[in-house]
Amino acid sequence: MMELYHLRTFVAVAEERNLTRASERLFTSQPAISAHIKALEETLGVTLFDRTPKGMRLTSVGEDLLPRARRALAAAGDFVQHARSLRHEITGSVRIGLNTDARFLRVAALQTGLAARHPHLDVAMLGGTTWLNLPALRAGKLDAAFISGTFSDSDLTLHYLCDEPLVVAAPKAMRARITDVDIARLARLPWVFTSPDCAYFKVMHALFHANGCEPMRTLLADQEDAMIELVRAGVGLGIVRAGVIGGDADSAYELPVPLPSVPLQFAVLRERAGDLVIGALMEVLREVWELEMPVGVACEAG
Amino acid sequence: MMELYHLRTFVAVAEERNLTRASERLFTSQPAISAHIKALEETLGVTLFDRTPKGMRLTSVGEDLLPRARRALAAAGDFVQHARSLRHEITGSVRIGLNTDARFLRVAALQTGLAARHPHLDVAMLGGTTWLNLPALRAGKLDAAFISGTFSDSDLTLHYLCDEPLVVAAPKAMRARITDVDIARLARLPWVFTSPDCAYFKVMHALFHANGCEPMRTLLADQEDAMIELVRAGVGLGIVRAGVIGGDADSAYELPVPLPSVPLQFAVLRERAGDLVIGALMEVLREVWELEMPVGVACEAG
DNA sequence: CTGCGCCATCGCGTTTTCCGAACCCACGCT
DNA sequence: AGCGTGGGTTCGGAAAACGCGATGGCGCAG
Repeated sequence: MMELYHLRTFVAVAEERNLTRASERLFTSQPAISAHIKALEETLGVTLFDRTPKGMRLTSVGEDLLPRARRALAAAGDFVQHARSLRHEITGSVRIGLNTDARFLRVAALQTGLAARHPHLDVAMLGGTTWLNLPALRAGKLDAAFISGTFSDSDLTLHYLCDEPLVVAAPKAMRARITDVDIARLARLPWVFTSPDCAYFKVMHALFHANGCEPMRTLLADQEDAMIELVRAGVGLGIVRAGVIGGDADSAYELPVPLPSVPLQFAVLRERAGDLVIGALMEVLREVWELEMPVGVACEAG
Repeated sequence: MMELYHLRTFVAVAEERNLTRASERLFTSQPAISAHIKALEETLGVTLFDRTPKGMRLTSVGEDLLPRARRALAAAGDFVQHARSLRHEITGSVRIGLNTDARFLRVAALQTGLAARHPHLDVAMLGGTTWLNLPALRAGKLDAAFISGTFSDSDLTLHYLCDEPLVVAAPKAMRARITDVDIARLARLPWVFTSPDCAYFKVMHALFHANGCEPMRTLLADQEDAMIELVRAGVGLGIVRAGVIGGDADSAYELPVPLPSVPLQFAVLRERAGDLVIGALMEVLREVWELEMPVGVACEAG
């Protein structure tokens, strides 16, 4: 079976017209070169060179074949060259856990930024919630995740992205029963709860606790869009990010209850902070969210 | 060093997405395939496949490299395919000895015919004389030769081409001394001789011998064009082919002495009559000289 | 939890490859 | 004429590469 070294030898001999020089060029011995040519001629069934006392002279069929041998070698060279150029590219895959509305998280910009800079990085954006993402991150099912709220967890490095201002959303159908924004009165209306682990839950809890009352619980929704739909449908009041509801056409509206903000953060496992893939991810994330400070983790050279 | 079998294995595995199937396709074992991929990845410094429990899945860099691998294989395939197509072509070289004027021998037509049918046959037309060509033929310095005259030599096969009508050429400067064409009178004029081996010499010798006289010898010319020039220069009379001299502008003219013709023949060594190269040569020669009979030597299949 | 399909690894035998030495041949020099 | 030089080829043994069967680990389905 013909191999590349046959072709390499063929063009070397054709160019040097001398086995010894060709063997020096190829860092091997002269009998080896002779054997290559012999084997090549045998497998092709063709005589490539005339053996003269002055050296090797291409026959006309050798002359005819030489450019094709060069082409084949060039194609093979192009293959390895391209491979080498890909060698130090960021490669592999990242799975990013989302915790809320994809547009708010600017995942489109993140995706395009990653694709442009690192075309060989497979990116997966997986929907979820803050409290689904955290264990998934620790279990290695996610490489990074958006989370809402603050946590003191030495396993994770958190990157603050922005504050999420919250509001109380109410269905317009309940407007008749909401005469003012007295907290105790609101507590007697039905509420759509979030998971008790959710930062929003803590905000809600703090609101009522400060006023010495407990809200009425209807049901639980751990996805923001589910929550919004339930409020719109008139099931009850809920806490959502400011700006996601409202307007004349919407069947829900924001109540002017002052609420604290919750920080949106980006979490990665601390032990993976030096990872090249994570580094690339963070770099693009910083651009997308216009964060000034580069995270103080040096990339290790590959 | 990367070799073609690495690439062959690469595309086979990429297409089968399964080492075992790829190994069957390539008529080898699964561990061998595994090693090929491993070695290729190592020399390139990139990961080509994701190893999954369901098989081998191309990474995105593998995906990127695959078409280039295909191109390289295609180029190598083109090389061997072209070589194989050249496999049964007539190849090598023929050295043909000329014995007289190239135009008369139709060497241009012979050359173009050979070049058109057998582009990889190196043709050499070597000037000479009949009596230089014959020993060169036997010594293997020529593969074929034009000769004038007949010979009984069992080593050679001769192919009759045509008759060469001969004439006596005389310089116009001697016209005053040539009152008639009486042979005995002509014998007393100076003559340019040919080599004693030459057929022309025999013709001349026979001419005078029949008339019981000897021509006067000036010098010897064994090339026809030299002979003609000497005659034109007024050195003496000579025997040349009819039609090569004459006309108002020429300083030589033909004497009306009746002379026998000499056959022009094409000689090859009998032991080489079955040679493919000689066969190809004879075939074209027959066309050029419009010989009807194919020479009764069957070509042996290669 | 057992069986199946997949890939990676490990020795071992065999084939290929390579090398140095010796050889043949043509040419040029003495 | 003899001989040295430079070219390619051939030869035998050592070394490397290669391929194979067996084995192992792993995920998944029944």
